[in-house]
Amino acid sequence: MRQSQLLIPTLKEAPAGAEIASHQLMLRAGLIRQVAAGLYTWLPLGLRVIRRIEAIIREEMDRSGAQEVLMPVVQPAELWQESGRWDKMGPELARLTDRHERSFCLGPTHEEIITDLFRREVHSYRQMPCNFYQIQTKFRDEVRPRFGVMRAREFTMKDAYSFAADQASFDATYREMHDCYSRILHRMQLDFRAVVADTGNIGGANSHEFHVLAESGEDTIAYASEGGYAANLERAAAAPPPPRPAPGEAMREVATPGMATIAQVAQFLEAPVGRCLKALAIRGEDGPILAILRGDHQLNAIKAQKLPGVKQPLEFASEAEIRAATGAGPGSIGPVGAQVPVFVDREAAAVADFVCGANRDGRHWVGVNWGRDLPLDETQVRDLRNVAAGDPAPNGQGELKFLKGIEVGHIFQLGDTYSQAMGATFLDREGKASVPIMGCYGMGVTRLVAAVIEQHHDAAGLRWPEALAPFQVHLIALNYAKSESVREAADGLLAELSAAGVETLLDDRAERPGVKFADADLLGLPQRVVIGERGLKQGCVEVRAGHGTDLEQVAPAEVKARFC
RNA sequence: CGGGGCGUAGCGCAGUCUGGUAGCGCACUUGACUGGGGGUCAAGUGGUCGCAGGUUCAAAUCCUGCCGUCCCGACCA
Repeated sequence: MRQSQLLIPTLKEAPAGAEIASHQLMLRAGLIRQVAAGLYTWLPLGLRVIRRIEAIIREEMDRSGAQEVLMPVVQPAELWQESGRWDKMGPELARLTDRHERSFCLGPTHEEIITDLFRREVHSYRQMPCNFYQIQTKFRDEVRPRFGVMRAREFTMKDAYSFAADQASFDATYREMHDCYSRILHRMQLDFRAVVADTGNIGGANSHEFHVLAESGEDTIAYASEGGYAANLERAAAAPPPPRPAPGEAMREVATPGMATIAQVAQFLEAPVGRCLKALAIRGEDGPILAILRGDHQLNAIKAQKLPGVKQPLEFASEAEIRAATGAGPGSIGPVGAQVPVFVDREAAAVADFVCGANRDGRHWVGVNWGRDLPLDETQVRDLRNVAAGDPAPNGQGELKFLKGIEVGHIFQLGDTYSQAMGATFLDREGKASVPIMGCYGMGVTRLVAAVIEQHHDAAGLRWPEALAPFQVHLIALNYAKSESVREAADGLLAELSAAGVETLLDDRAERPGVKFADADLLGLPQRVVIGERGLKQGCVEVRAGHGTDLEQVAPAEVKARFC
């Protein structure tokens, strides 16, 4: 194609408000333009990249045995009421009413629609396992869209839903999708990790996220320095602590006037922070719930949210609520004699001779021991904390380290959550009605564009992997407007390469060479041919076979062979 | 939703504190020169200063309200 006839509005400067590299470069290279917060128009170059990604995803999904369908963006409320999510979902579910006053939503995901399809159309174990996928527009009214298409409100997602007759069959599909995702990301030349993850409001038992590694990533991944363990920080666990030492001190109450924070208390009492236990008051269905952690540990909100009786979403109790329930302020509360439910992080449960608030302002206990001084039931002990870098890995191999990642895929083991709620059944081998085991598998297509750029750019601009580049070859015709020999050679190469199926972009604009080179570096096509009068006089053009390779002098007639 | 920043030409910004005819660079149009890394000269186009109301002889500038957008915390492909 001719660059003079494509809308590729490049920018010299990054627009204000674009923070991360991919967002800046997508704007500068003319891939996208913003319409409103979290809403984007994809320009010709950007759309071509989307199409490439979709093609790879389709190939690999088809290879894995999934079948492509296309479901509607607008979905009737009734189906969401059946699954229970009409009420469960907050304002991120965009709702609308039609002219007949019927309620609908813009689909943020399609479990309800696909489960409805299954219960209507699939009746026998003989039709299973089956796996349906689509590549389609999703809308989620995100609280905070950000980083361009990285977290947009409207975006393109590949989502797949599998139905299995038994657990073994489901497991096979889940493994296949895990492999399929790995193949897709490998083909895009992405450095990624598959990690154990939390299931969020999709529900189900287990899930794995696929993260593209990038400093700009919004998620933290904890991984074992040896062996294969990797998990989202939300879900990551360290190896269990060693058994609790025997008590060595007597319990006594001490005055800690004005000491509100763990750091202050530890310093005042000259006790290690790790031996001071902090009590966090979480809002529960019937008043505050105490979460006890070591002073040097951080509460994990996802884990805490799963404690019985915790009000959703997780919030901390106010000072007034804490005072009403314990008689003390937030800085002086503790598990000894607490009149509210208490849950103890397993690391905190393994500390002996600890310090904790005395439920009286300005007073703490020291030398406290579980069992001896206060009861500790095993059911109270949970993993409640964020792991820290350097913690022993749960697989017993090395220590935990952290990486930043962009979540581009998430696969879920749904179990029968949706099939049960929506009454989807099939007849099994014995002719009995049975509930299918479901999985769902999401991959963010438009987010992948940004993720690829985060890993594939340099100071000058984009550096597309060959599999994703909007065009394979960039013909840069210097002085195209005036030089007849350049024009002839350039037009000839464009025709020849295009006829051979090589997707080629010819810069035929009446721009000076500097502008063309700068734009070419910004667009970042992997292969480049520079056509200028100087070279043509020697009977050659300059070919760059890929990013970072040297220029070679090649006769125009030989160029095609280099790219086919 | 809480906290903070920003809204002036297509893009990047100055001007706002201290009210007095709206500016700079780039881009765009026309012409000339130039022609292998964002070139030079000349002449131009383009703005209800986010919106509404108020104060004032006079508002981009001061006041009030609203909207948009970006960033930081609770959600997710």
